[in-house]
Amino acid sequence: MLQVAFIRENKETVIKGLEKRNLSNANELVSKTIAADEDRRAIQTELDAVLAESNKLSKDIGMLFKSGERQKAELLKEKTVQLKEQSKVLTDNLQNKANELQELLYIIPNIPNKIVPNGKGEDDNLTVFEEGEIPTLHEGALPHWELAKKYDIIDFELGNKITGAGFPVYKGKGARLQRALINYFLDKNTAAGYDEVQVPHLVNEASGIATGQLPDKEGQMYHDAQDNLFLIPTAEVPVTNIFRDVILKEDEFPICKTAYTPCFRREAGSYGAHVRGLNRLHQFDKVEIVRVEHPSKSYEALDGMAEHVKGILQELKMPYRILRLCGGDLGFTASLTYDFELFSTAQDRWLEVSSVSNFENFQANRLKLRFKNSNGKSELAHTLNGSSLALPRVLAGLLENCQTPEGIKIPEVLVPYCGFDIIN
RNA sequence: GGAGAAUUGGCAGAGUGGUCGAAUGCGGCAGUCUUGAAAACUGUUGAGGGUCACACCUCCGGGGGUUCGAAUCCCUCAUUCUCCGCCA
Repeated sequence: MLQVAFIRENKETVIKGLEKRNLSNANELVSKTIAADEDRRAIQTELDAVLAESNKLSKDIGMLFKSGERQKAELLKEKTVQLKEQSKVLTDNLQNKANELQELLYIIPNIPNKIVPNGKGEDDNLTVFEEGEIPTLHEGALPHWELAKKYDIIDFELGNKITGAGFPVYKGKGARLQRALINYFLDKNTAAGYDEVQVPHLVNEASGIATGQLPDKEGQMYHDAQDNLFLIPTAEVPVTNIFRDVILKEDEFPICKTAYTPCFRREAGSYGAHVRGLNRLHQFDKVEIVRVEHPSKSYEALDGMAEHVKGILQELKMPYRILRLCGGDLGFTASLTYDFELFSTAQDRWLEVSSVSNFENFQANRLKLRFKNSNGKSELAHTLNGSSLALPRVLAGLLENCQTPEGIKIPEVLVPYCGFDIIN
């Protein structure tokens, strides 16, 4: 959520930013917001004056009662009736206006960074880096879902029976490989200074609002209506919410957290051939990194996170590329995002395995995550997060890229974690 | 799941209807003293809105109510603790 004061003072910048996201009604949206804010403040001022008057009268009444001047007190009491009426009306107006403003603020996405390329969708993303050799597969190489079946390491049908589509069962070496990847990622992250946390997999409404999943994207989350809790779509939600309503000291920066969690996504409306196998699931594992930074350091931190993810993909010896997302493809809360895509050779396509973003103070504003700056004033912090990494697609790429006629050769760094070097 | 108690500023803890945004202690910050530090002393020290700055307004777990007036009374929800039940 953008700060109202920021919108008020940077109207043109905000409109331009929203237009970069191809919002057709940017001007209207911003103008409405500024108008609502003005109205809200006008009503607030009016209400404050009435309340001040009413507070003063109440104090006087108290004094009169104390000094035994009942009659005078009763007279004053009558005067308060009218003020009460007024304040009630004004409070209602204020509430309505505040709600109207809040709703507008909720639907305004973050302003893209200057270097975000223009564009409508994924075709307009900018490839900023590419590395790794695409392996030449042997005759009869298979896509990962066939390999999963061949070696009996992932059972999609069994998942269908137990739960439904998109909930695979990992078996034997498949399960072990998955666990190895999780441990490997966590170890890499902690070695880089990220503090490991284990967090709840269900979150309340306030948490969902603070990180921006609610109120508008609730259809993407599984919801337990009985307790009004949501299954997390990413560890970003519980981990970032550690810092909700927190005021940090400046010397606490940088804050670096990592967490492994399963992620649950309804993925409503995305079915078809491209979601086959592990490409898109309702439940998947992910290791996440989250940072809270001083505003002046957040882009440096973003680069650091990207370098870190790069390091992992290099060690796995996977062919990958890094994209800078264009305005049209940028997530609601992000100012700048780098997507990491791993090449899945047997499918001949790129798979997104990580997304690293700087949210600047957009999330912090909803979180009320602040720090005391050098002037002793409260200022919003910057939040960032990234995947390091999303498991299923790494697994998919690994199975496909590392397949040989003898079996699937486990990348060297993973062997100590797996306890085997080939799946056959 | 049942019964009872509690929830106050960074922490501890007073405050049961009127001048309480809230005593006191600790902690933090600044100053005096000191070569420096400690101790002692003095001052200061919550958040948000609003204003050029003041004034002023809101917030004592969340929400609602009673009252001219609520941290204080009532309702409700959440959380914590104790006892009982159940349980990995």
